[in-house]
Amino acid sequence: MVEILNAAVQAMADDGVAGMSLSDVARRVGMRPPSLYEYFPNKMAIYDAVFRIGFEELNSALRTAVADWVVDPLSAIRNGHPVYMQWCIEHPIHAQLMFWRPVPGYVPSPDAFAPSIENLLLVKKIIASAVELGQLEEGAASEEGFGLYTFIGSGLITQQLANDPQGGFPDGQYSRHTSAAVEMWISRYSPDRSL
Amino acid sequence: MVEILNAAVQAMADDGVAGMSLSDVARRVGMRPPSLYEYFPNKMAIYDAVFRIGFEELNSALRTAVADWVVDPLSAIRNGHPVYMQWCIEHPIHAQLMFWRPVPGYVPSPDAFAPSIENLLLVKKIIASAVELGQLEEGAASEEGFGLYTFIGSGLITQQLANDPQGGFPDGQYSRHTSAAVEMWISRYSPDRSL
DNA sequence: GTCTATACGTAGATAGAC
DNA sequence: GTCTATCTACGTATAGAC
Repeated sequence: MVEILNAAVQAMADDGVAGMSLSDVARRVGMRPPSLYEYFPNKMAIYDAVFRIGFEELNSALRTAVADWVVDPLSAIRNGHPVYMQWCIEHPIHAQLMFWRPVPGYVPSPDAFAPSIENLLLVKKIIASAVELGQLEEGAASEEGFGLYTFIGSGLITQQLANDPQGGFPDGQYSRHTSAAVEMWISRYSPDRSL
Repeated sequence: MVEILNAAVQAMADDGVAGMSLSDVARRVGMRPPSLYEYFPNKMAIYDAVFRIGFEELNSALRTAVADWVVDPLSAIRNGHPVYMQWCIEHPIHAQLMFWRPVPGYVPSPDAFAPSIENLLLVKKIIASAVELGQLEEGAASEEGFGLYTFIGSGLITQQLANDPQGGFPDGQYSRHTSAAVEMWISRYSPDRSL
């Protein structure tokens, strides 16, 4: 089960996310293709498992990094963002599946989508909390503020994965600007911009 | 030739960029698959043509929008960015091919890459010019400044295409924040931040 | 649970007639 | 230039033996 998923991710790394084939996965785990159907009902179920597990692991990494967000949400944002970036850049296959739509015909199931929504809600709560504590202006918690926050994340990941896939974190040609990107967002909604 | 490319883009829209098949394209133009080989040596050449033409058209739209960048580069940035966004969101298939890597095994040829580089250079020149005229601080023309500029663009496009593909420009769930995103970047490098 | 055998479809590409 | 015919390969998936 776990070995099959690991092999599938490896196969996607070699042939592209959409290029993964069951024969290839079976070969990697030392099985014949039909045996895979004991573990997954069809090919899309493998994508779905990778998608769901990706968000679960990302959420887990995030929650650890922002454990004390209740007392200092702004620091949680500063700490959490690089963790988010690092996870995505170190799991480029999961990230492609989670943030792009690279596989024709694959749509995440509601079940797989749940942790993705959980992820969004956590970020929203942290931002709202930073506003309540006066660490950020009200605009940060608006639709615009949240939108701008997600842009810098997805933009950074997209650029790094598409244009410098070999560069990792934190030294990649794009990922090295992670902090600068968060600070740009924070300073836009900072109540003490004159300092 | 042109009809074939249009049909190919339509096919990609229906079945995913990576899911386009020559049989489908041939059917759409009323031909048999072998006839396509009179126009393109293989399937990847079709992707390459779409990639190259995409950047050519985007560059053309951009150049028109920023025609007077020499006299007022900051306004050119403000005017050019929405044009860039609009073109990408109205040409989602081209944009996916240009900014993501959705097709296993397809790598843009140097020939197709040329207009992409031209695009980057134009943006860099405009930003550098804004710095020279004192419209932006020096940091805007640094690697960081340019990196942050590209993030907000690719992030916005990525979010809009992946999560709200039906929403267009300028009313899409994400694209509606185009101006706010540029202003966030501009204000970070604005010499008169106290105003 | 894993296998062999196979169904069934489709893909990209080429040969060669017209 | 466009076609028919075909090659070769691979894909997902299922039936049924062990």
